Amino acid sequence: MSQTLDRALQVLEFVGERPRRIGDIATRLDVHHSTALRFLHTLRKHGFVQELPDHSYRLGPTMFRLGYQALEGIELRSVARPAMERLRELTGETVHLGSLEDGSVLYVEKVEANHPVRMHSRIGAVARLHCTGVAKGIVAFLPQADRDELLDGYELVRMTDHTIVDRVAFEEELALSRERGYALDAEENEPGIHCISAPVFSGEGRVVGAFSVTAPTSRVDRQTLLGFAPALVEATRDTSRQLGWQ
Amino acid sequence: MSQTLDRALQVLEFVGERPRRIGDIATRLDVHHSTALRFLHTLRKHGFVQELPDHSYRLGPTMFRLGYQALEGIELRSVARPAMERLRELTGETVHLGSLEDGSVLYVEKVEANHPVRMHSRIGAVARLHCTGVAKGIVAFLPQADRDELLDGYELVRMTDHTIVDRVAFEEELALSRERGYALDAEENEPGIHCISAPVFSGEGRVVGAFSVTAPTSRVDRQTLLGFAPALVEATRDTSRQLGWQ
DNA sequence: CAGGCACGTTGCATGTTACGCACTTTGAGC
DNA sequence: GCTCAAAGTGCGTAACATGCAACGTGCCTG
Repeated sequence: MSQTLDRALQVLEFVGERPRRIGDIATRLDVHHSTALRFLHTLRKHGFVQELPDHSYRLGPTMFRLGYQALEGIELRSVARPAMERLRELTGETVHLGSLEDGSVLYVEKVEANHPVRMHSRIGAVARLHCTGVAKGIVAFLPQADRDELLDGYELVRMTDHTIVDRVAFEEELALSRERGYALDAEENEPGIHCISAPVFSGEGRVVGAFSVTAPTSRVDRQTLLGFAPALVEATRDTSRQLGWQ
Repeated sequence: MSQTLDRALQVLEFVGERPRRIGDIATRLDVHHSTALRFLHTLRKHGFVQELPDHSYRLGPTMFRLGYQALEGIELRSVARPAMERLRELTGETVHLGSLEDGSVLYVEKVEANHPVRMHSRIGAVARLHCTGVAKGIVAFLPQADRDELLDGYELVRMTDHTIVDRVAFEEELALSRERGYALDAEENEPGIHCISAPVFSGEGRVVGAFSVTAPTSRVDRQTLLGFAPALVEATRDTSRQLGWQ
């Protein structure tokens, strides 16, 4: 392991939260300010950070580019897109694709609803494992050992009045999801937004992603949302088969 | 400057192109494989890379998250969104927002057309300075010195039969854009796709971004596209005024 | 306007740690 | 089972990352 690199990566994460001054970074790393400066200068040379007029630093163009390249490297996106578009046409609602990426679930693709009120783009964002549709649609279908490892030390944080924060209740919810073949986010992550989601499997039979159909409760009641389940499950199966699943 | 960090950042860029093996990375950096291994292990510990089953490495969840955070840190996106949506309603076509980020122009927001044939998502991507609407809409309105610096050593690469690759002709095109108040990408970046774009100015009178209206030539002819210019210019002015421009 | 202060920047000496080497382990293919 | 390529480990040393001291810059206040 490399101590210097360890420190530099901490700088990137710290600067990613909001713009930071050299002194803030030196304090955070517990190093001399000239050391912090050298990190920032090297990071800036490669475009990982950029300096603002007030001498604070925020993430720079290389971070954008690599974030984009990271997404472009996910083949599941292009494989899934046709089925996602068909699902959007059938439901009229926004369809998200979540992908399991080394211990995180990420939103990696979105096909938007044709309605004036749309979902804010969140491609690239991490999905909370316990209260978002796509994450539950993946976690529920992982092998027990993988699920235990993923949830080890994971804290179930209350996001709304409906969030499931009890570990036992959460495990029961996941078991129910497996029985049904799809998962439900019943306003657990965001008030007024609910969704259902189903897993996508690879040729080796491992869950690698999930589709969700997301809508505001003001427009789509729960019964209608649940009525989308057969189309959702069919779309994910189509995609799974394209990945070699059977 | 830090040599260790310099090398590690080269690893991230190299791995961002496509998955890489330890030996490939060692060769690329001209270091011993055990050195490359140590870099990868430190990067993996922080989630900047992830290891695939075949022992190659690609970018990991932290890169996604930081890419997302980088985008979320751009305030222009939220300021611009209402005007972009109005412009989309007026034109019926996809509206992109480009932002000038430390020597690069990036696509940072998109409001999609209501048509079955849509543009593939490219938020986070770098826009080519010489042949994309949003980039031309920014470059044309930079002060001369800034423009010269941005274009210093920049190579005008032919993307289509229409791409302007002659520096003198390109400068004339930019001058024409300034006269008109908007720029045009006439199938210069991608065959069958054209767009117009106009700049957004900050309170200090500096160009900080641009809106573009993008459409396939099969659906929107050039005359119709140019007919969108007044609405486009009005939308960018609205946004500029919100940023304090006058 | 001048002085003080906070912060950014530069150059140097040193000791910490990054590095290459030699060796071992692992996994895939035959 | 054997072979080979690649990943992984531990060690000694010198290269380079680090903190320090000093300097430069810009802003604020009296």
